Amino acid sequence: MSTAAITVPVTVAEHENCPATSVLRRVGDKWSVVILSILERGAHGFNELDRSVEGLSRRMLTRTLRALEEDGLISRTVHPRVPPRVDYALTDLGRSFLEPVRALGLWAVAHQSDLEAAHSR
Amino acid sequence: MSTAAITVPVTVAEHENCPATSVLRRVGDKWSVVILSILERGAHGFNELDRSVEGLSRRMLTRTLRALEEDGLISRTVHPRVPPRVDYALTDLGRSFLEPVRALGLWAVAHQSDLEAAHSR
DNA sequence: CAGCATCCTGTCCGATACTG
DNA sequence: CAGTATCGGACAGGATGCTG
Repeated sequence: MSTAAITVPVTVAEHENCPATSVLRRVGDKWSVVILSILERGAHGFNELDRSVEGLSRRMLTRTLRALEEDGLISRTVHPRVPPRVDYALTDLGRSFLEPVRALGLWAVAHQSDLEAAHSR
Repeated sequence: MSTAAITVPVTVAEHENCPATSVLRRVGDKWSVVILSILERGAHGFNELDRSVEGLSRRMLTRTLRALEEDGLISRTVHPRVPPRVDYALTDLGRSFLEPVRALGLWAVAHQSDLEAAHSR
């Protein structure tokens, strides 16, 4: 995903190793940005998140939370009580990540009519 | 993909109809940003693009170009000669799209060490 | 409550072969 | 040159049921 390379072919290795590639993938998957946006407003438990997003299965919620945690974008805190309670919250890295993501969202809203016009052909 | 909604559940309709959703999807797919970045440096023919990106199949090149064209991000110009020549070029919309995308790429590079640190656990 | 295991469908995407 | 057609593997993602 080098921004250079036009005469020089973009290689598979360049594409896979580019730090931007995995970030762009995360932006593209179905629930990550939704969950991050919800967590931006405060920490939440698992079932709270589950109920907050219609159409999100527990399976994908778990997988997405794990992925976001592995990327360091959210934190996972287990409170050892009965019943168990786990809180998810944005990290500073996650908060900073949302800035360029929001820029993209604003671009989409700003050019919504252009996109619709192009699509209606 | 509303940025509101926490007590109010995020609905499927909201997610599907949000103009940002399709844009984020496009950012996330494997070749769109690569192709747009190459076209940023000038118009190119089909096989030129094909040879410029190692690992990109003609099949996916075709599909990606079609998708980008439907979104109005690139233009497709057929020159009726023998052999046929088709030029792909960025539109103004595509050029403006690359700005927030680049912001995301810069974020990734800037926080590369944070991401790697989080991942190594 | 906060998950994991299993199954199943749809889509992504590469490989290969063929066409105007 | 600029594609299309078809196959098949891999994976995203929903539904359901079970567990500590």
